[in-house]
Amino acid sequence: MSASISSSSGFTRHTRSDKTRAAILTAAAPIFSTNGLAGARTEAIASAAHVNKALLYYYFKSKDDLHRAVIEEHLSEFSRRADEVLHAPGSVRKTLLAFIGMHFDYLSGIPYYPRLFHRLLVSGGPGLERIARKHLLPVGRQLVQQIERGIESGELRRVDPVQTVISLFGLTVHYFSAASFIRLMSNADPYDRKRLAKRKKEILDFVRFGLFIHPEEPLE
Amino acid sequence: MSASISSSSGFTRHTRSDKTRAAILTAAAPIFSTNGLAGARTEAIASAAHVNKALLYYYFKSKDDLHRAVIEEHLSEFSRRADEVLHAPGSVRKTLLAFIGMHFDYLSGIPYYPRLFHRLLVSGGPGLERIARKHLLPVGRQLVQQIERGIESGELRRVDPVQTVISLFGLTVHYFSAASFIRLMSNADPYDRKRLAKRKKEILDFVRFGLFIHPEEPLE
DNA sequence: GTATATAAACTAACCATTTAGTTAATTCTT
DNA sequence: AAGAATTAACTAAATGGTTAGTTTATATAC
Repeated sequence: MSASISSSSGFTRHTRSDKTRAAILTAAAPIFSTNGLAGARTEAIASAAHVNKALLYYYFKSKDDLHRAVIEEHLSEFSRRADEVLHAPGSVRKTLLAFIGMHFDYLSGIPYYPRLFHRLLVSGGPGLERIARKHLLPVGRQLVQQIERGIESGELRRVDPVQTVISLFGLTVHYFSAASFIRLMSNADPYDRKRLAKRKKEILDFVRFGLFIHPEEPLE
Repeated sequence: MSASISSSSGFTRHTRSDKTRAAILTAAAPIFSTNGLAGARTEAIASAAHVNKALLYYYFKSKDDLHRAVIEEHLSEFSRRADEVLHAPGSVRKTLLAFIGMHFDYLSGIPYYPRLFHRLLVSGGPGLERIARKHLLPVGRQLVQQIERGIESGELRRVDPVQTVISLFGLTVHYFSAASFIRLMSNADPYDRKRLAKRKKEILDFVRFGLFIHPEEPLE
């Protein structure tokens, strides 16, 4: 097994191996997402990645391991972006709204992500719990801190911070989770540019009015 | 195959067949929910229902058909309850908050439901779409109407009604979808009585402040 | 005597995983 | 720099366990 070498001078050398591994992960994600762990066919993943089926086992211990890797891949990227937003300076208002915007945009770009994400939340298992603990928990804690800060400073209503984090996720994620139902209800593509913009605005408004003491104040 | 006879005089005669069928559906629900369609074992379902495996095929065409039936069972019950709430007289405020309360309580009672429900939203397929169209769409439309009514009467902010329906579902559903993560984050049972009550209150508050022009007004 | 059930053996297909080997790239030797 | 040695990347084809669905034979209830 090759080691993918990350030079310490700040850039990554992409070996052939890295590319193949990435190709497998990329191909596997939507397949796991639509079919579930048990429903996904290794053959289908291999052929989508244009590699031999056995290569999956060259790079990953098992189908299960590949599944975990796919989820972790996406979650760590999300957590990276979240950290960026949550550690930037600015008012609680600005930070929270920026986080929601980032989260929404991230999900907009990866239609299959909510299904994958949902499986993580729902199916549990020790491997997945480890991943959630590592990537999701810190983001949650950061958000709770921001909300606490906002309550102290009088920007926010006296909400329960943990509950509020759940609400923020719910508002953002559900649009994408329910995309197929939305298509049914509104007879239009939920991933259409304009609809996405509309939804994003609607979430931000809902949050402003739902959480902030002075909803109408401008940003900053 | 027997016909389960529902007398037209308003009550259902429970034949032995009905009971067995119901037992299978009840046993199958949590198994499909945890393992997915492909991951669920027919053998496991049969033994959980205390019936012979062959009996599954006596009552249902296939595993797929059973899966559909399980989802429809729950969805039609939800839609029945929703209709009750949404057609009762009262202000938009009262009706919307009652709907949310009903939805929340319904989900509280069936821990495995969100996973099942999520599969419906996510995996599509013509069979499932039919079910969504039949049971979910009317509820959605009713909610949209109520929200439109609320905007006209000045009770509600000028929100987009469809988006708002999505938000209401998101707020309610996500708590249960993310239950395992909530357990992680707060180190407590999300299905505990007190936590449920707290969450419900938090949702209702969020909605009151987020949607209503005069959040603080008493109910009715 | 028809609908509802059980038990248990069966099968046909499926599918994750392994094996045994090939090809491509890199390093080592002289 | 030629070629030998070594390792990494990859493949085609089998293996072997699993499992949805069937069948056959038998039993009991209504």
